[in-house]
Order: sequence, then C-alpha cells, then structure tokens
Amino acid sequence: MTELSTADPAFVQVVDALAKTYDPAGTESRWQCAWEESGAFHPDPQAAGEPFSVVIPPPNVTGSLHMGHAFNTALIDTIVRFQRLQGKNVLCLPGTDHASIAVQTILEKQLKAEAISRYDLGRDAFLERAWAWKEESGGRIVDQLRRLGYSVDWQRQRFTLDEGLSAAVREAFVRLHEQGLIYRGEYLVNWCPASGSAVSDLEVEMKEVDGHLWHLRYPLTGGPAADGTTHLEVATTRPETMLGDVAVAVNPADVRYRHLVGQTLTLPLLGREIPVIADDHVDQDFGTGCVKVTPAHDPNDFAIGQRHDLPQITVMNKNGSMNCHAGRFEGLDRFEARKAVVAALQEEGLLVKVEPHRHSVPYSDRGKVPVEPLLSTQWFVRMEPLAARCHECLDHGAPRFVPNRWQKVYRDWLTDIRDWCISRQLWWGHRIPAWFVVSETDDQLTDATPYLVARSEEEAWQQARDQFGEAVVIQQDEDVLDTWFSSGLWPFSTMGWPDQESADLECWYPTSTLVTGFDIIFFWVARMTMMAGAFTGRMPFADVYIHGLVRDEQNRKMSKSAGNGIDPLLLIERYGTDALRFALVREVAGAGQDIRLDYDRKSDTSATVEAARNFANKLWNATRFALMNLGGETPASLGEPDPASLQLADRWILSRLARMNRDVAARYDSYRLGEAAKCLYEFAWNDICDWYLELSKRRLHPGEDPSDEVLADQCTARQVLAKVLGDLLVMLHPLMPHLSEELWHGLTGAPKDTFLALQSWPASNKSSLDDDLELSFTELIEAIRVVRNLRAVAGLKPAQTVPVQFITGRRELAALLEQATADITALTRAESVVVVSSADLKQRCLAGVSGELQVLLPIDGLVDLDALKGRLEKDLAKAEKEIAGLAGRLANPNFAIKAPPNVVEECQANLAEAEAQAELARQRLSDLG
RNA sequence: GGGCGAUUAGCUCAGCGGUAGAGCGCCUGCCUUACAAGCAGGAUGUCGCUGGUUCGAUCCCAGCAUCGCCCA
Repeated sequence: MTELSTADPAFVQVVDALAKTYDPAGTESRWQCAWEESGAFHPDPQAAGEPFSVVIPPPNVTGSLHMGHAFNTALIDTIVRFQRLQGKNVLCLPGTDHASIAVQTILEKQLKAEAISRYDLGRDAFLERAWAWKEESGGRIVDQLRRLGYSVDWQRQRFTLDEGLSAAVREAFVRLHEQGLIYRGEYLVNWCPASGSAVSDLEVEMKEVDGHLWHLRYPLTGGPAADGTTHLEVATTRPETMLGDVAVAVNPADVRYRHLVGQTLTLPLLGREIPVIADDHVDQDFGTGCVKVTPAHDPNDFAIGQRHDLPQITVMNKNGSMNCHAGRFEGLDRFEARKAVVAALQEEGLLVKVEPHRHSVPYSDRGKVPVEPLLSTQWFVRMEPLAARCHECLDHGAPRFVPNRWQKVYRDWLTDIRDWCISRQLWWGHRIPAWFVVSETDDQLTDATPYLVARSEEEAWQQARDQFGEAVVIQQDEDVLDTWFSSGLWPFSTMGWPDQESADLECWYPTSTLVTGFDIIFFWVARMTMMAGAFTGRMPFADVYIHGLVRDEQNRKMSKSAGNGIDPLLLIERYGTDALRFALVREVAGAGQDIRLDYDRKSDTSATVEAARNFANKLWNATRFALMNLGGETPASLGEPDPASLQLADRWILSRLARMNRDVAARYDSYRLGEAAKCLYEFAWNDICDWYLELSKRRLHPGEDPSDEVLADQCTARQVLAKVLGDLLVMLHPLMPHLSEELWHGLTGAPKDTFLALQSWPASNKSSLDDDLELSFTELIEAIRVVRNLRAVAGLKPAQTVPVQFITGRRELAALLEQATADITALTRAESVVVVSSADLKQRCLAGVSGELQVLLPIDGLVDLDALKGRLEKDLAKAEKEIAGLAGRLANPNFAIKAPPNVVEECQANLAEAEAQAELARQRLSDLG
C-alpha cells in the first residue's frame, strides 16, 4: 500500500479542486492508512454500545488474495460497517491459519530442490525454516486484505500458531481427552502418499474416473466342490490389493454361491487359503456377486472384516509401494504393482476378463493424488456427543442459518457423523500434547505403550513420575493436529480463551454473525459449533450467513490448479476497491447463490466492475456538483430546511430519502446486501442525479440580481441537496467505504481525524414519507418524458424551444402540473407551459398521450408527420391491448365475485383510463388526417 | 441411489399470486458549464416443458427435461 500518512500535507484534501473523474488509487490508500493509524476499528470492550462481533474466516497463511476472499470480505465488511454506523460496539477480528499441509508441501519442495529431506534437517531446523518462511511471505495475504478496505481490528490480529491459540489447542485436547472424547486407535484412514500423512474424510474428494474391472479366478482349495464348481470369480477395480485378500464374500441369499460358504479358496500368486464367507452387504447384482475382501485396503472390506473377525493384512508401505506381505511384488510402486499382478494372473490363466469401468476414486484434496485407505494408528475425536449438543441447539434455532436451507445441510451432516481423524504425520502445526511412556515397553514405541496427555512437557513429566516412578522415560508424539482442530476454536481462542476472565471474551463472545462460503460448512462451521458447545457451552455465533462461490465467466469454480482465477488486485488497480466491492455485493442479491463475474481475459476488463466504477464516478460528480453550488456552506452550517419553504421536488426527494433510510437499513440488517446496493444505486442515480439535481439547477443558479424570495429558495435547495447527499454517503458507506469517506469529508469539511466510518446512521424522518406525493411526482416525471419523447420522435433540435400544452380533465393532475411549470420548462426546453382541461385545436400539433394526460406541442410544419402518427398508433395499440385484457377479466363473473374488491376496483379504473387513452389517441390521429 | 439449487430480454441477474424489471450490450440524437466513466429517447421476452390449484400463475403444487453442486 502507498506510504502516505495522515501527517502528510497531501492528505488535506483540496475540496474545490475535485477532478472531473474519480481516481480511486490515492483515495483508497490514504483512508486505509488513516483508519488504521487512528485505531478507528480498535474497539474497547468497556465502551458503550451493544456489542457486535465477527471473526473473519482466517485465510491460509500461504495464500494470496483470490476472488473468494474479496467476495467474503466485501460481505463481512459491509455488515460490520453498517453495524458500526448503528452505534454498536463492533469488533471485527482478523487473522490467518497455519495450513499444515500446504506449508509443509511448499517447504518440502524447497528441500527437494536442495536434495535433502526434512529428516536430514531434523524437526527443529525444519520448523525454524518454516517460521522464517512464514515471517517472510505470510504477511502478503494480510496486506492484500488491507487493500480491500477491511475495517478489522489489526491490533487484534491472530495466527493459529500464536502462543495463545496454541495454548487453547492444548487445553482443548486435554479436556476432550479427559472427557473420553479423544482416543487413539488403529483404523483404516485416508492416507495421502503425496504429503505422507493421514487426512480426514472431509479432505478427500471423490472423482469419477475411467478405470477397469478385472475379473479374477480364485480356485477352490482341494479341488472341485460337490456340484463341480472349481473356482469363484471376483471382480475388482484394484487388482494389486488381492495380495491382501483374506476372504471372498457372497450374499447369504445368493443361491449361486450359498452352498460354498465355509469352503476355502486358494489365493492366487500367494497361495494363502482364504474362506468363503456370507455377508448381507454384498450386492448380488454387481460383477459376479463375489467380492474379494481386503480389510486393510478398503473401507467396506474393513467393515466386513470386523463383522467376521478376519485378519488385516497390509500389503503397502506409507509411500505407496508394496511391502513384504506382497511377496515377489515387494518394492514396486502401487501402480506398477497393479500391472505386474495382472500380468502374473494372466500368465497363470486366472484373469478371466477386463472391462472398462467408470467409478469413483478418492483423491486427496491437497495432494491431488489418489488416497490410499491404509490401516494405521491415529488420534480420533469421538463426534457423536459433540454433535448431539449441536443438535439440541439447532432444535432451539441456534445458530440461525441465512439462507435457511443450509441449516438442513448442516443438520444432515451432524446426523450421519463419523469420528474425526485429527493426527497428521507432519511437523508444521500443533504438536499433539501426548507423551508415550516408552520405558514401559522397553524403550520401544508400540501400540501397547501407555501414554499421557498434558498441557505441557513439565506437566507430562510430573504425571509420568507420579504414575510410573522416577526412572520413567517419556517421549512426545511426533504428529501434529489437523489445522481445522485449531480453526474450530477460532471464535473464542482468538478472544483469549481459555482465560475466562478475558474482557474481549466477556464482551464479544458469542459472536454475532459468521459469514462464510457453503463449501466449508462441514470443515469449519460444524467444527466450530462442536468445539464451542464443548468448551463454552453455547453456540459461537448467533447467525451464519452463507454465501456462494465466485465463478469465472464460463461458470467454472475458480481454482489455482485450473488457472482460471481472476486476480482481484488487477481489478482493484483498474477500477478501484469500492467498485469491485460494490460489483460483488450487487451481484449477490439472490442470497446463497454462486455469482458469476464477467471478465474479458484478453483485456483484463470486467463490464460488471466497470459499471460499478461508473457509479462511483457518478457519485463523485454529484458531490462535485454540490460543492460547486453550496456556496461554501456545509450540511451543518446550512442546517435543516424549514418544512414550510419546501418545494414539490424537495418534498419528493426527502420522502424518497426517508424511504431509502428505512428500506436500506432493513436490508443491511437482514443480510439482503445485494438489494441494499441496488436500492442505493437507483436512488442515487435515478432519483437524485437524474431528477432532483436537474430540478435544483434552476434554483441554485438564480441569475442576476435575485429577489429575497429567490435567495431563500436557493438556500432551501442547498439545504435539501446537502442533506440528501450527506445521508446518501452515510448509507453507501458500508458498500463503498473509501469513496464515501472522501466525499463526506469534501462535503462536510470534517477534520481529517473524524471519520464517516464512525458516524451514526442518519435519523429517519418518518414525517417526510409521503406515498401520495411520490405517486404524483411519478406522474410529473411521466409528463416530462412524454414531452421529451415527442421532441425526439419529431426530430427537434435540442436547442429548439417549443410551447407545451397539457390537457387533462383530472383536477389534481392539472394542479400538479401548474405547480411544476417552472420545472417542466427547465427539463423540456419549453417555450411556455399551459395546462387546460380541454382544447379546441386550431392548428396541427405534436401529440402524445399518457394515462389521462394529453400532451400537445403546437408547432405545425416543422415535424415529421409519419413518425408522429407512428407514435400515436403505437399508443393506441398499447391501449387497445390493455383494454382487451382488462375487459376480458372483468367480463368473467367469477372475477367480480371472488377477487378482492380493491383489485376489481383497480381493474375498472385501469380500464376506464385505457379507454380514455385510446379515445384520445384516435382523436389526435384523425386531427392529423 | 438420496438431497439441494438453477432454468426470466443477446449477456449477467433481480422479481415471486393481480397486465414482466435492472445493469451491460444494441439502435437514434446530443461534448446541454457535475459527470461522454455522461445526457435524452428507443427496441427487445409463449418468464424450461406438461398438467393441477385459483376468478387470476413467471410466482403455489405435482411430474418431466436440461445444467450444476453436495452426500453415499
């Protein structure tokens, strides 16, 4: 970020030199600096105001900013900035996680380049390098988050490997262990050969791949059975695992094989005798109906093995090569072994056939290689009791999911939960606080070695001596914990837990809202609720606002490996942070849906973000206009306008403002952020810029030698303009923080250490709300549009002024138009404006019809008659179509009886209006001849 | 196999019982002293398909189709 401090003279904005276009770069870095230096977002737990807190989803410390971060940040920051404007005592707490596997992978790649392994280096030296690397490049993502204008408290920034958070992890582990919720056991885990570690079920992704189904023949031991059967045929997608087969299973109901259950087969290549067993889970219709059982290499077989008390024979090493149980295949890599086994079987005539077969293969999320189910001893968390508590809370509506449908996804996962493998055979991370009492097993570490769990090494020694005597020798577990274990503690570990006295915890826990993508509901959201339930007894957040993913222009998920990421920083440089934020939030209106960001890769441009940039520029110029016309005054010095002196347009825009104030706040508050953005966009561009601003020009430029009355009106216009713009900037601030801060300073002349970010949401003036007025103003706008349309159709030159005549039988409408004569004159280039109830036409006119209003421009001779007729014919056709529809509806007797009276009345009124309109159009057409 | 979501203008998406909306793009005319990153005007849709409920369905219900995601 640009080094520009608040002490820099350039900081003092020269308001009256506002450039013609908004340049975001300077503005953004300046305010980011000013906010942070002033501690604007560093809240005090003792301060007044209802607490509101959010912890951000900690990005991976190895990462760099991608669109997903930008999106998540835009949403969170919009919410917290809004709550701050609402006067809440807001904490938004940032940080990063340590990403065990990702960091270790990077470091090992470096080591490989130096031709050494981490074991050559040793644990301590390896960790030293890891920290050095973290210090060097781990700050990048944090600086990038700053560029988004994130209003987090950087002074409270946390990292999952910080001492405090590490203590929390040890405490959590010890407590779970005390409660019997952590155990150590030998199970089939997902082994990632690429990272050399176990991974949890969640870190495995099923991929459909084209493989083969090999049909193998296993001969019956001791010759043919009574019915002449000589062998069984099994089908497998992984022939190399046959070396670990311990049985063949058939369905007990399968008449083809029932009589063979209990017989013995001879396993080819190895000659091992294995039984034929019966198990309900065998699908008779798949393959041959006979399943080879390899408990040490397949989850289903593992379950069968447990039911039938079968041995488990592991035939592979942890690096994916075959081990000593694989006989002559020992040493081969698992994929080479597959070929060799198939070849050997073929040679022996035991390979029946090979079919192409599409099936799911588990892949490691991180390593991008097929996961190997492997029998090994790991640490697990027993999930049922933790999930049960979450279920109870959910039954009472906690946490609340927005949109609600994600609650079901969360609930279903809790319902069908499996234990969580938390140990990782890595070094970078939280080392498991368990110590093996190796002296009890001849200084060897075996599955029988007793262990102790403690908060520190000293405590472990103490325990060990107490239990096993002074001569005891203990040795800490080599493994670290799954990164998500520490992330699961994030909402309270970051606030000081396990220190229950922590003022932050006291003030801001549980947090108010969690904002995150649906893809980590299981990984993170559920783990936080389980951990929080166990350690704090309550859910860690009141609301969970779930958003979708940002997809690329072809609707693909953005990912590093696909190389289709769109760099947010590139877009920020091109269009500004506020434009990117606004574009992302505006696109999210249908909450929870993925958003597609359009992007042209050839030019690195995005029409969506460009549109938001244009909006920023529009606001810039609207404010510039105000500054040029407020006569050096500020909203404060001008004061509130006197209600008695308000003109029609003033009352209209103030009513619109009051409506926006109410609606936009409601939308921010209920996570309908996209709707809030759209509301403000329309209000600013259409209502303020297109209409109010244009209407105010006449009053702001009173011309030579103005009367007192005119000057008073100028003042009113200034007051209203200042008020509307000032409030707009506050309301817009959560979405476009930098621009609004800059413009607000320009408008108010506030000192540089006073921030819009810390102001209050404007008071809503409900008495300004006037539905009827807004409705009639719409009619005025429509009248002006008809005139403009006539001018355009007739091809009049912009500079040409013409007399305008309105004809309407409706008194209120006539009064409105009379009142707005000056406005109409200004916006239609009218030479004169006349409103009459009927007209006796003596000359040819440009004529248009809208509702109960006829518009005439008597300028015979200058016009394109055919175009004019075309326009009238179109009006007529439209009216006639409407008449047909309405009349048809009213003709249905059931409609009158069953529809609500107000609907029927409205329908009748519309019909009358359409008929009048058609009649007027016909009349004008005949006038034209 | 179970579940969830999407299907509306050329594109990206809102709307969700009472005669279809926005932005971008497109067409026409404008450098009108806030803004050409702009102004004014204009065109564009059997609201995926088939039934049902209803006086009335883009909206509710059922089924189907296509696409996408999650779980097994």
